[in-house]
Amino acid sequence: MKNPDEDLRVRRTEKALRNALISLILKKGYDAITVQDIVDEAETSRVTFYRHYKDKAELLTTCLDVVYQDLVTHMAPCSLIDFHSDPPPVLILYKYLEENMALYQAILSSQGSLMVQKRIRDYLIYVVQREIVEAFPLHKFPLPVNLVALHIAVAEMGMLLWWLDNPTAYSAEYMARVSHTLNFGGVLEGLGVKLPLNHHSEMPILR
Amino acid sequence: MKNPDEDLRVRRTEKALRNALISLILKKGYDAITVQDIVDEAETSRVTFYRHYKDKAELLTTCLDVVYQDLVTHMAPCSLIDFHSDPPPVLILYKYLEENMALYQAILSSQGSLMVQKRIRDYLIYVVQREIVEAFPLHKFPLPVNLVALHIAVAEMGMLLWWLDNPTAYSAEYMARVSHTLNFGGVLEGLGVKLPLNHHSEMPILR
DNA sequence: CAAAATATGGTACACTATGTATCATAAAGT
DNA sequence: ACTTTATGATACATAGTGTACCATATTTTG
Repeated sequence: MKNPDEDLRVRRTEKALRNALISLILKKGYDAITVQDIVDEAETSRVTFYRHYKDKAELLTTCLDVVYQDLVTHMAPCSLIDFHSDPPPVLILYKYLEENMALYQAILSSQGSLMVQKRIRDYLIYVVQREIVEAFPLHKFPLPVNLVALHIAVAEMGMLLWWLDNPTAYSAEYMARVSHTLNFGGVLEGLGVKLPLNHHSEMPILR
Repeated sequence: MKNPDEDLRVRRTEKALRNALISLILKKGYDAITVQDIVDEAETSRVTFYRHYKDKAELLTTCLDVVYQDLVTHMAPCSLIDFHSDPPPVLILYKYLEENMALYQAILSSQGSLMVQKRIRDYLIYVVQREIVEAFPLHKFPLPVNLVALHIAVAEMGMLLWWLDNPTAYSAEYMARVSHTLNFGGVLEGLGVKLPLNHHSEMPILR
């Protein structure tokens, strides 16, 4: 046999272990889980576990890969910077998270949350930046595009994460709309104040 | 003796334990640290450790309290929504983080990072919201003020956190200025595009 | 289908770290 | 000076980790 990953048994046990970890995270939180718990849930043995993963953290990493891929798949079709579309494109993300609320609340509170957060953030930055340069070809930007993309990404994401902590505060639709409005209209629009913003005209800026 | 916290010995050992944990986090990261490591560094005994803290996590919590308080103290004098001031008020935060780069990089990558992040986020939301309503008394806002404050807070914070990961990309001054510009001018200003944004006039929105 | 290859499960073991109990001593507080 | 109490040393029970070995079951391959 060339590749051991092709073995039915391997795929089966690894999948069982991943599923076991996820459901245990939902049940009792990552920290409280032992390898014994995982293999009990997966109906396999501790020895087998260690044949596949160095430790609990390594299994978590692969789980997060799977979840991350799922998330990326679901957000692929939505153009985040299409600021004319109604409903706002980010609504797709809110809806997807709403459907998998428990999972993402658990994942984003787990050990590996930082890693996932950064991966999602960096993916968002990448996507947004690509969309911007595609939408404005040949345009000369006054600010570095990656920083603008960063700003959009972290703002959208920050509001999403806050919403996961406070899911009953507002509906997904409302959150998406407000998020979109503030990003593209700016805070002052959101506050409904019109000022003589002459400092904006001589804005940016060298470093 | 009324309060055991007043005992010199108690204050001394607790401080030594906190300092030990912090320097160990900087040296080898939170996860790899054992209680034995901590008491070795603090030059005390394991038994003493357990008389003060339930476990490593509890000590971390108190450390984070201290760090958090320090951070709050340093950002207290800066009004985040003063959008005319130059340099932008958030520069104070960037400067403070720059001085304590190693510490905050370590802290915000540690176990308790999520907790700290949320506390900082919520504190920022609180501060920004208070500033907004003070700056615009009697004003009728088209969007919920707490969401506007949330947006500002997570955007500023997201850019700060990204900068901690990429400290050499831009200077503190530049980051602060861009962050400020995008928040208050909005992304479209940052991109230097003027559109017939008529959809903004009929913007918000009921839920 | 048979044979070779290999993943699994059971048991046992060494090791590390945790958390607690006890008691003599040192260092605070009064 | 006297009392209170925090500390440190030792010892111990417990839990969890990671590995070794071997018989068995299952899958792949020819």
